[in-house]
Amino acid sequence: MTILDSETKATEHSDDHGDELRLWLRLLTCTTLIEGEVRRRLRERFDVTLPRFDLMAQLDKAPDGMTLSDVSKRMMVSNGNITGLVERLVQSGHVDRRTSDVDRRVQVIRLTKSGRAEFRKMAAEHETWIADMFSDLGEKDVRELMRLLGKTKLSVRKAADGRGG
Amino acid sequence: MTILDSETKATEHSDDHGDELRLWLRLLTCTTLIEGEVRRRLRERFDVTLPRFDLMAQLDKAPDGMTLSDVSKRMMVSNGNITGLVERLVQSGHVDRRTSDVDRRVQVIRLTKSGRAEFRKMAAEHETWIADMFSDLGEKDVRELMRLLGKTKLSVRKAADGRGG
DNA sequence: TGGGATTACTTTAGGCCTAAAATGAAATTG
DNA sequence: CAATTTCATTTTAGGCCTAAAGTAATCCCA
Repeated sequence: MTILDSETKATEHSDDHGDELRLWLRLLTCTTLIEGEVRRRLRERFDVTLPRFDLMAQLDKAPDGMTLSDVSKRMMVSNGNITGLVERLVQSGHVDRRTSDVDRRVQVIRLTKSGRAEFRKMAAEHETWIADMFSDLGEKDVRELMRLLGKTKLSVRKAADGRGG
Repeated sequence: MTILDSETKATEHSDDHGDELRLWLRLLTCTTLIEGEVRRRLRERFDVTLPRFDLMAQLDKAPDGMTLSDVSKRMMVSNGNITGLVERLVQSGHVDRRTSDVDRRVQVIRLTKSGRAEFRKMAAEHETWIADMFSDLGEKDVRELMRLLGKTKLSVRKAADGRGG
């Protein structure tokens, strides 16, 4: 707790957190911009929403299927949310859902053949969109951002776990 | 377009965008973590949601009030969304709403006295939460992140405006 | 001045999301 | 084995969000 600091105004007693707040707002702005653009393009090009794309991405990595609980944990969203999301993807023919033979509580979901093909197309374009949006950053910038965001992630987790995690 | 590159696998023909994709996922993770923690704490400490907090933050900066359209533009959300958000804040007594004298289409909203007092308390704590979450980053890290995210913001805007803005 | 734009806001239909309660199946335990 | 507990999922109530259509007030201009 610095009481006097010739470099700052006398009224600031060193618990000035303005820089961190501005950093947070800038981080949020970047994420919001990119996410909004991704949503817009997914809708425009493939008539699909981001949550559905994300769910299909999980299923694409699991050829043998996943249970709803698995999906819920991986996507870090509530169980009830997954129920509705899956229902809509089943309706649109992207996802196949069946009750497990060994445990009738469990629903196993998979991409359908056409769902997988559709997802692969979307994922390939999606990757170019992201690269395009970051294209003004050099390799060094990308590395440095990765490093600093990695550090940020650890810092946030520590703070979040400390209080009532 | 590099066709052969001794440093990478022969199957990668130099349009490998994996680094950018990983960067985007890390950026998203950081934002999601921080935002989730902020939501959790706002709810726990003040029984308020993040959208309501954000709206009150806009109103706190405008002592003479704002129209719904102003708020909508500043928060970058749809008009219809603001209607409902404001309605709930009026119900809870945080916000005062009245029809403009000069233009009966316009609704002018302001923080109530108690709404402002409540917001100031929330904002002060909020700022310490953010500082806490970034506390493992040094001053230099914060500056560098600000710089790189600034560059990112410009890059994204350029890419987004290019296609169909 | 009267009629067609424009503007400000609200409503509607529908998707996404959560916490908490409810349902039904499986596991455990006395 | 029956009662209890645990587990996976669904349902419910309610908030947030959008695009598009609807309502009213104001503006503009012939």
